[in-house]
Amino acid sequence: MGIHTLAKLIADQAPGAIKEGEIKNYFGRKIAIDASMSIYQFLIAVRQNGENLTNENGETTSHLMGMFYRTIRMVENGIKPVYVFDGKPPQMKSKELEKRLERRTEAEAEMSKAAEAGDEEAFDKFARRTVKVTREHVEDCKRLLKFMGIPYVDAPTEAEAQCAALVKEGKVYGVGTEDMDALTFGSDVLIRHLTFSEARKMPIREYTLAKVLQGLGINFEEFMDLCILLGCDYCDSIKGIGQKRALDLIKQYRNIETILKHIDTKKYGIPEDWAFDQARALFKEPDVLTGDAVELKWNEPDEEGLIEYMVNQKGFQMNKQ
DNA sequence: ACTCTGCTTCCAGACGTA
DNA sequence: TGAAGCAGAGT
DNA sequence: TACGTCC
Repeated sequence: MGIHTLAKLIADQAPGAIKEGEIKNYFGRKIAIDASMSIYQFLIAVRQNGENLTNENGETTSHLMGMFYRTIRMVENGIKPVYVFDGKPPQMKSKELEKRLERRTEAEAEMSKAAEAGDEEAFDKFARRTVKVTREHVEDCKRLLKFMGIPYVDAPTEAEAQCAALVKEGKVYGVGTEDMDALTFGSDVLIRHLTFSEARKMPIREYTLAKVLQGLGINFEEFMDLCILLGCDYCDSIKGIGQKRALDLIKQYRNIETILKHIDTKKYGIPEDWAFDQARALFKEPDVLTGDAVELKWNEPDEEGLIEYMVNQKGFQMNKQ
């Protein structure tokens, strides 16, 4: 997921690209957020006795709980969020997705084993690893957002790519995410720890792409190749090449083709049928919606609809305004 | 000495109350 | 799943 | 800040 150790590389090699701040700095700002990633995190985190929260019909409500409160929190701070939902994953990602499916299947077996053994702790641990965002979770959240007056976008493929596209077009200020590949997709601004900065003692960190490039001493094309060398979701990387050597090689040879011409292939095994160029194309020109295809409008919440949905249908208590 | 790998461990939300 | 810290092996 | 609860 994301780009392996990119956050650390930037912190070490281009610290000037990171600005720490507080949520007040984002008053009035439009921020794009990866909705599918958020839902996934809520399903993992919002649990009681090893199970997701559910209403009396047995429907999961963890994702609604998380998204509702997080969105309220942002709006209270003057932030205008726009949620972006994942579309079909690109072909290039299928290997990565297979791996994830395998891990989930494994976790399911471990979970049943733990259940039989009555090992609550192990059950809890493995249950989290079986989490998968379903069509229903997504539809629930879209309904909630409609009632809250918060816009969302259905990305053709990767949500992070669509988020970056919104930034590039000036439709939003930045991407609020933990996933560093928003930078690789060309987002000028990436904001980490946007929502949970006060609860934990994590400061909000804003990464500026221009300053990342300046600090590393490379251009954007070179940066994309650097990210591929570090390790991305779309293809393998070269064993034995980590942060330091990757940056050195890019600075010396400027692109992967030239690196491959000069590198000692006895020392460093190049992956078979290495499709780094296709990964690069994906970062450079991802399938995204642009222009009039995206309309972002923040509306007043439909309070009646919200209450009908959250309280009457989903069984929430009537606490919040 | 430096750099990468692989292993381990801790952790994943947001709220209100005490 | 990642991120951080550590031991160990390769360059 | 730690802890229990939300559904």
